[in-house]
Amino acid sequence: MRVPCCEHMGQKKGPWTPEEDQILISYIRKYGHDNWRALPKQAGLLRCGKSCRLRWTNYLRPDIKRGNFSREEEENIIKLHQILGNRWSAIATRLPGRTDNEIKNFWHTHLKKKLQHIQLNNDITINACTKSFPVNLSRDLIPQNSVHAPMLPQKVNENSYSPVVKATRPPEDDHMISFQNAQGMHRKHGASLSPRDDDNSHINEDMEFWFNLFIKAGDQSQNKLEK
DNA sequence: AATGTACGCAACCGCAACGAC
DNA sequence: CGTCGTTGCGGTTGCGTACAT
Repeated sequence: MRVPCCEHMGQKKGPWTPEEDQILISYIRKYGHDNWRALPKQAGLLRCGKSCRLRWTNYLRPDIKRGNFSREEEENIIKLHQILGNRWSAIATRLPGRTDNEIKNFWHTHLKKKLQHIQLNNDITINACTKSFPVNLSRDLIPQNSVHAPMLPQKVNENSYSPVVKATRPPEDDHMISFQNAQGMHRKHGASLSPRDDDNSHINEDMEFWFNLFIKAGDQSQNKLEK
């Protein structure tokens, strides 16, 4: 039976003090954070590793953008949520400077209500996928056959992927969208969905939008992780 | 001014995934 | 292949503050 990390005697819980923050920041600057479990002890903090990791990733990390969400960010969250569902960390990788926790909170406190309100007036259609995937909120935003992924219109010929594909959550990679063709084969991002592919002259602005939003952003975050 | 209520956000909890052994 | 330790994720909680009465 494993003991939950915060149940160790003498470990502090609750809000972090500025002093604790400072200790954590300076320790990570010096030594990094290879081992969260060992970190608090080495840094001289009376916290569990989990708490330190959370504090760092959600609050102290230098690349965090604080303050209100812009309209663009808001729209992106809505769009991403349609595709990814409650996968906040996946959404966060596509919103530079925002944390999963922040997005999750923002969703629950602002956007959820907003969408519910819109759903009440179910004749309202928005350009959810911004430009050309008009989505009726009351109908299309409700997840269908997967946990959270709404079906998008499909049109597939066997040699090419439709720009309109079904986003699924492939078991092999939690952080990347994979696209499924009519045969149900998964392809990881970048395959023939790239607007630069020879056979993809049909890919319109929308695909470029999605490409930018998911694939490029995804690659950036992936590169970041690999560094 | 005092009290009650609603809201927003930081932090916690439990679980699953993953890697090492 | 199973076990254990660690990390990351999503759901939930609870505190502080703003607002209403």
